Amino acid sequence: MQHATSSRDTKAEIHRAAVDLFSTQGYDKTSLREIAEQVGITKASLYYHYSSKQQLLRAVVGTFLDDLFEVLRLTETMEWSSENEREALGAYVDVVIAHRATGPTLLRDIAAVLAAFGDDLDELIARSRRFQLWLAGPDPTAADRLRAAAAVETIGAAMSAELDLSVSEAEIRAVLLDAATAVLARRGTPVGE
Amino acid sequence: MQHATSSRDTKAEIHRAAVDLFSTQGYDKTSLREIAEQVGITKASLYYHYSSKQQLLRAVVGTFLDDLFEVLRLTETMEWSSENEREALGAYVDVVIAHRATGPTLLRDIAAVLAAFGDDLDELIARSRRFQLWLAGPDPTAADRLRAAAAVETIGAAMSAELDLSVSEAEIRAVLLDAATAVLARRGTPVGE
DNA sequence: GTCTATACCGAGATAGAC
DNA sequence: GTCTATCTCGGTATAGAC
Repeated sequence: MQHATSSRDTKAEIHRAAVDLFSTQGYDKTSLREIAEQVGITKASLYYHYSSKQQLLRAVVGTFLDDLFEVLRLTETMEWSSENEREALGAYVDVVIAHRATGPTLLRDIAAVLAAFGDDLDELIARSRRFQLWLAGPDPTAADRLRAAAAVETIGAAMSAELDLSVSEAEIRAVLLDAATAVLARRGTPVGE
Repeated sequence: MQHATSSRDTKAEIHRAAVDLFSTQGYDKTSLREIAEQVGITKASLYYHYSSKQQLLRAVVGTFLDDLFEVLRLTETMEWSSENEREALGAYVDVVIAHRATGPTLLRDIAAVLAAFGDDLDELIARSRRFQLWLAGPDPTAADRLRAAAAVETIGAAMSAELDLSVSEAEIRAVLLDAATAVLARRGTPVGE
């Protein structure tokens, strides 16, 4: 049964090599020849396992987007309330923290990810928008919606920040949740000075 | 004097076409042939005006980065104080708002921008880091630094948000400044739950 | 000083032999 | 499953027309 095992291994090895090279060099700068070389096969052989370079990218960042999708879907069944808001934000932070290793790749190569997922991403984007609107609270002003957007951005700091510091995941979670809440607390405040 | 004027026009037209196509399609998916076509010249003719596709990208997002650089440089001469902090944040928001049209291109094609600016960007990144550290305030904890990162992210909402709404630039400025300040106000707070 | 014709190389992708 | 050979298209480079 060399064939079956070897096949599974090869596909897994390609995946590993892709995760590795994409995260260090970026998507564009990584060629299929390079990946094939690292695995020890030919460029053309890759195509037996993955039908395109984009499919390979999908395999790499797919789980992240799936989890994100799940969280956003969850909030759509919730009425807005401050407790639910806290729960939703918490779930969101959890996903971002859990995947923050693949995060940089995702952030740096958004263009490629957008291209790779195409229309599949439209629904995720739509849900993100609805999530932001939900976060803006009942009867939001334009300023409130901007605040909601800012609150979400806040959470993204988990990826971009240098997290080599001595901060536990629990601490990151607490700090960012607190930050997002602080921004949202400004809702309803009159704009101006 | 057709030559001189035609030359300047051509270069400007290439620039315009690039801004246009990059922002709608993204950097990678826009080919030089496509740009040349839109201008009405040959692919090779582009080469006379811009020595590479990367140089064209530099021309497009360059002023944004220059302005950002200038703001970050400015803050380095300042002692930290809450008034100075407010001023620095204000200047930062102003730059982001002023360039928010080219912002999406910058955000989506970071990978390409990083490649195009290469080492030139290292200093900007270093300054950004110092800015964040400065924002964290005197004797910051790790949590405070995370808060500073989150505050900066907040301001980025000016780009990613759908700004077709009826929000004036002054309003955006006020809201985001307020949001960033709210996040920073949590500095020193013990991390709990 | 401005542009075209043309060639080059490396990329992703496909067809078909083994 | 994996290979070789081949195709197309992208960015790049140069020689030379006007």
